[in-house]
Amino acid sequence: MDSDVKKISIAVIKRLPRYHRYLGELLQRDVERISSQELSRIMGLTASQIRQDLSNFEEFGQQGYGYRVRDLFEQINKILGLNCTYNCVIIGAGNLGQALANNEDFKKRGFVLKGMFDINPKIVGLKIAGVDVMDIDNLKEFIFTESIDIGVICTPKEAAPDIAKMLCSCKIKGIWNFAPVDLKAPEGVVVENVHLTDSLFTLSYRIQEQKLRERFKKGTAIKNKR
Amino acid sequence: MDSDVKKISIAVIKRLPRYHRYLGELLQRDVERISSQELSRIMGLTASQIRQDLSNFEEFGQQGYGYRVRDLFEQINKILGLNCTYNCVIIGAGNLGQALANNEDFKKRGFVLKGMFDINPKIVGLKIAGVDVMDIDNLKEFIFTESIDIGVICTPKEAAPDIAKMLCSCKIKGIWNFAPVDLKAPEGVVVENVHLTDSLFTLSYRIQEQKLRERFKKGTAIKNKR
DNA sequence: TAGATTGTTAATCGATTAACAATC
DNA sequence: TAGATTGTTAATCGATTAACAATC
Repeated sequence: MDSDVKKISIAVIKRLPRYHRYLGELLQRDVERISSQELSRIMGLTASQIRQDLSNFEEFGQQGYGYRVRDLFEQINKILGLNCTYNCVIIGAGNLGQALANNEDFKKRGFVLKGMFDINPKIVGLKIAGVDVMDIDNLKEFIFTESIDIGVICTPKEAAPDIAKMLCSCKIKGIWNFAPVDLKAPEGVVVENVHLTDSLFTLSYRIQEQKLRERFKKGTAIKNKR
Repeated sequence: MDSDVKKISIAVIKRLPRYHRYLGELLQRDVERISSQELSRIMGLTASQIRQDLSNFEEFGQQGYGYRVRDLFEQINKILGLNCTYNCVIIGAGNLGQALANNEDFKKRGFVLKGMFDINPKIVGLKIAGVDVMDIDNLKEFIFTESIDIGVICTPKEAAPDIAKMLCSCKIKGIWNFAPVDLKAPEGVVVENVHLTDSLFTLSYRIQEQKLRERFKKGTAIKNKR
């Protein structure tokens, strides 16, 4: 009747970080309790969905009262695996790699950057965000000696699949991929592909759609029957 | 019977950039035609879904033959609004802002960076990716004189909502937001929130889930009935 | 013509919303 | 106790998959 077995749907999982974020903010503002209704208003969901989502886990709420913000936050924190620490490396120490290395938010949540790797001799040897940039030849050994959990791929797309293969062969736990390819990994290794370009294209789609709508409103639309 | 009216579902829209990406690769490899079945194999979708998705637009395919890769690519390119040029500014010229500024992929697709803005006097005055970093006080005017379409927000989360408001008041068309808040905009302005942190948390969720599964397999799982 | 593959309709599956009994 | 709000069951909605007639 519990956890191990029931598979949480991807739709729910993708909402969890959002709950985490909003609850974190409420916590900072010293809000003690919140009802699904109130939270739904803030987050722009239905109260029903929130209750449905949360009921995937243990019983978090209290009838007639709502949810204790602190408890709920901490439960979701744990569900997301944020009560652990993850040792990370970044492969590809270019602009994006450096940007991620310098992001304090990740460190704060337990993602500890242990090293960075590149092939460019101009970059290798530098220290970025307090961490050495090493030659990629040393990656394999480093993963073992430093017990790396997560590899962040910030290389050009051509290099990414090989890097991913190498990471998997080292039994890394997860890959966070920023190269514009859909990386695959064998069972046991989790991959999260980011695809900034896809996000930008979605934006441009909607801008264009918006333009059409406005033109339509103004009545200047030419019915483009084919 | 056509475009203007029918609303394309968000699920389909989010897949379009992926089609675009895969078709672009096929095009580069000089593949001339592809069937929904073949494409489904490559992309890891069902053939049925591909046909269903594409049938939202014009008739792209040819019965008994499949799809002409070049045609389909160009159609999707157009649907995504990538046959236009967008003038962009980046607000917040820190690490991430700089990384995006230096990304060649965006420029290649018609997203032209016109200027960058910051409040940090140490950064203002620099030139990044061939573009001036200006003081944020000049943002408003710049948007008008340079007909900016898209504002990319790379500021800390505290500054982001005010920046967004300002952009909206300038009648910008779209906002691409990297600050960890869900920005809202009035009708007419399109917002795409990226949330890298959410993506990372999803990864850590799945790593943790994977760990549980493995422990379970090995039979060491303690049934945690409540 | 026969074979292949589309576009589309119908069936299924999953996710969201509504409703309400349980209970704090 | 009365009021509030949960967790859960049932109803609805939307998205994916299957099937197949249309047709290149």
